[in-house]
This record gives sequence, C-alpha cells and structure tokens, in this order.
Amino acid sequence: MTHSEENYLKAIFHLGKMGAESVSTNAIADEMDTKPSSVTDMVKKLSEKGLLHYKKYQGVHLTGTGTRTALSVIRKHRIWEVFLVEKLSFSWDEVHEIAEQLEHIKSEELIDRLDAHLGFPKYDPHGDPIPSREGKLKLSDKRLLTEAAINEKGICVAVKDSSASFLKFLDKNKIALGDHIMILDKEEFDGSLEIQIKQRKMHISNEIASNLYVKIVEG
Amino acid sequence: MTHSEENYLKAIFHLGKMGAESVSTNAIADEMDTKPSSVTDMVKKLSEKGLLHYKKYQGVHLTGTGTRTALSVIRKHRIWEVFLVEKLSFSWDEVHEIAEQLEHIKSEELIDRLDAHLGFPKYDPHGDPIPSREGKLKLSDKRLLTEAAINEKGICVAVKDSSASFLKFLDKNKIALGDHIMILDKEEFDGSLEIQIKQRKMHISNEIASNLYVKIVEG
DNA sequence: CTTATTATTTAGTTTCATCTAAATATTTGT
DNA sequence: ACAAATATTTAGATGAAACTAAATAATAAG
Repeated sequence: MTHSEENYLKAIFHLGKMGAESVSTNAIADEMDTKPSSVTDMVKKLSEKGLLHYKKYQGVHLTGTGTRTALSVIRKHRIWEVFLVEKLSFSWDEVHEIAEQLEHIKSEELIDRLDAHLGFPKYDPHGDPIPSREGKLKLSDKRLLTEAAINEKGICVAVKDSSASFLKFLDKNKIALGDHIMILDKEEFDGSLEIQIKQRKMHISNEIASNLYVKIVEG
Repeated sequence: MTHSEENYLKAIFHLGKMGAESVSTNAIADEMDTKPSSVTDMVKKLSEKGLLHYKKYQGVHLTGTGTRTALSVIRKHRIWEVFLVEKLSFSWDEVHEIAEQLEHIKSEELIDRLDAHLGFPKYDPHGDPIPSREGKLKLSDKRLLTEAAINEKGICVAVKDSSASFLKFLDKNKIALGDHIMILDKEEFDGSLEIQIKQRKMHISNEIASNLYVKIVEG
C-alpha cells in the first residue's frame, strides 16, 4: 500500500459519508487537488486490488477491505494529532500537515503503543472521533451550529473545517471545544448568529457557524 | 528532497567516515541493497543538486550541504529511536525499521520539540551520538572490544552492528550499554575473548567482540 | 605489458503517479 | 428529445527510481 493509495482511500471514505454513498471522479479530484484523469487511473488500480468497487461513469465506493484500510489510516492520523498536541504542545492549527505524513508510517505496533501512551484517547484535537483498532468509528449526535434553533443550548464538540486560518480565528475569539454555547438570535439576511458563549455575547457569521459542531444539551 | 535521496546521503555519509574518504559506486550499492547502475543515476542527480562531488570512475564525497543534510536525517533517526525506547518502551532491537521511516518526516519544528520532550538526549539506544541541530557530531574515543588489550577495563558504550539478532544476543547474555568489562584473556586461535562483566566471567567470540564498542577506563 | 577481472557507466525498459489533450459518455435546459 | 454543458475516460507523455544487459574504464595478475 503506497502513500498515494492510502490518501485516495482516505479521501473516498470522507467523501462517501462512511462508505454509504458512491463518490464521483471529479469529487475525488477536487478533494485531492489532482486531475480527474489521474483519479481514473488510481481508481482502476484500487479496484483491481479489491479495495473499492468501480464501474465506468458510475463513481466508486469502498469495499470492506477498503473501508478498513481507510479507517486504519484515519486512526493513525488522529492518534498522531493527539500526540503532537498533548505531548509536544503543538497548537491544534499546526498538527494537520505533520499528521498527514505520520499517518503513513507502517507499524501497527507503533500506533498501538502510542495509543496506550496517550491513554487511549477517543477524540482528536479537532473533536473528530478516533476509530478503534478494529475499525469502529463512534458516531455522535453532533450538529452544525447553523442547524440549531434559537434558545437551544449546546456544547462545542468539534470543528468541520480544520484549516489553520479557521482554528486561529477560534483561538483569537476564545472559542474552544467544550465551551457552552446558546443561540440568542439568527439574522435572516446573512444567516449570521448572535450567541452567548461562556458568559459573553458575540456575533458570528454564517461561515463560522457552519463549521462548528455542537452537541445539543436539553433544558 | 525525496526519501530516496535522503537515504543515499545517509549511506554515503556512513561509508565515507564522516565525509573524509571518497565512496565507490559499488560500496553504495552494497550498503543500500541496490544495483550499481541505479547508484550512478542517483549520484548524478545529487551531484547536479550540489549535494556531492562526483567524477566518473572516481567515487563521490559529500559537499557541505550534503553533509549537513545527511546529519539532519541521522539526527532525526536517532532522536526517534530514543523516543521509541524511552516513551513507547520498544526494545533496542525493534526500533531501527520504524526509525527508518520516521526519519523522513519533514518538520524541523517537530524534531526540535521531540528533542526537548526527551530532555535533549546525547546518544541513541545503540550508543550512537545524536548530531546537534547545527550538525555537529560528538566523536568519542570509543574502541572495539577486539582492540583492547588483556587486563584493560572498559565501559560498554555502543554497538557497531545494530541488527535485531545481535542485540537480542546481548539481551539474552545480559550485556548492556554502561556495563563494565575487563579483558581477562584472548585466544590466539580464533580471536575469542574471556571477559569479566559485572562480577561474572564469560567467553565471547571474536564476531561478538568486534561489534561492541568500549570506552577504556584508566586504572 | 598484455590479458583477465572487476568496477563503473550507458542504453534501454519498467512501474508508479502524475499530467495534457482529445474523445466519449452523461446530464441538463429549453 | 436534442443541443449544450459537464463529467469521465482514453491515449500518450513526463519524471522518479528502480532494473537488466551491454559497453567501457580501471585495476590486478601473469
């Protein structure tokens, strides 16, 4: 399994909503910042290896083996991110690029020991769940902040966009995972929100709200 | 800089006794388990990139940049080995393969933070010195056990062969870095040695002695 | 001082992952 | 339902990094 093959599986997994939907050539090309023709080539190869199903012009979806492989790479990525933040004090906006490299290190033993060393974390620094050794992925009832109703309260549990610029924005505005948020008002015109977060009120754009996941708390 | 290029630089550095001697095509091919013709190709490329000097039929030697790059890779390799042993409890015979992969992760920040996290170690688990950030390599007065005279005392400071089989042999026979060793007798016929190690006597073959480094202690 | 041996290089091929340009299939809009 | 737009695939090329087989240079041996 090459780095490139692993990256394709990861991208297809993400695009396919955990393997349910079939994924188009162009979507993969976009996600991976490559050309559709390159995707066709790779997809043929992965298909021959039994990692995904492919019929011309009909998109692809991962096989069981393909899904397990993708989850194994995602597991590595997320565990390494935890390591970088917890043990090496990187901030959450600096770890993605490095984890993109570390996720390809081949050693199950290594990742298991690292996992133990970190105390078997369940989530990465961006709130994404870490797949188990067996390839089970915890699915939570998190919702985008844009989908919450006025007066609903939630706890910020994850980000959708993990780009450095978005994460830096959150840091600068003192919004962190675990924070309690209540929707005070929604602006019809631009979809922006008035929220109460940790005793202070603030106004956030729709763009921001649509990249923050919350878990609604009753009451 | 590709993984392969880094591996070539590392191999040439090791073969060239820290850049002093010029290294032959065949020696590199042997070291890297590849064909001489492949070496010629790569050496031409590295030469064009200014990492080594190459004249047909006359071997190569690293430039300043080439040496610095090699040392940077070696630094990464050794720091990762310390991490694997100290933090993840790998044994010293398991870390080489994994470090061969980790040494190619591109991030100076990562290796500096890891270095700090480990308390700025000076030696890797096999007793090899870790180059500084600036590319300085501590050279010690260690000598092979085969070069020590009868009645000389030394401290075991490093191994020459880092293969799993040799290291496992040492573990099994309770020989570890830091142990005090005295040469009791040398057998003319096969070069084997009678040694005193930590209150017990044992007999070791020339093959073993020629892969153990000691630092002679006076008295 | 030739010849034989060994070392090294050249030339041409392969595999991998990408690309561009062109061809073909599918989908959409009227 | 047909043309236009979009998506996808094919064909052919490129750059790494390896290989094999053949040619050439350097070295060693008689």
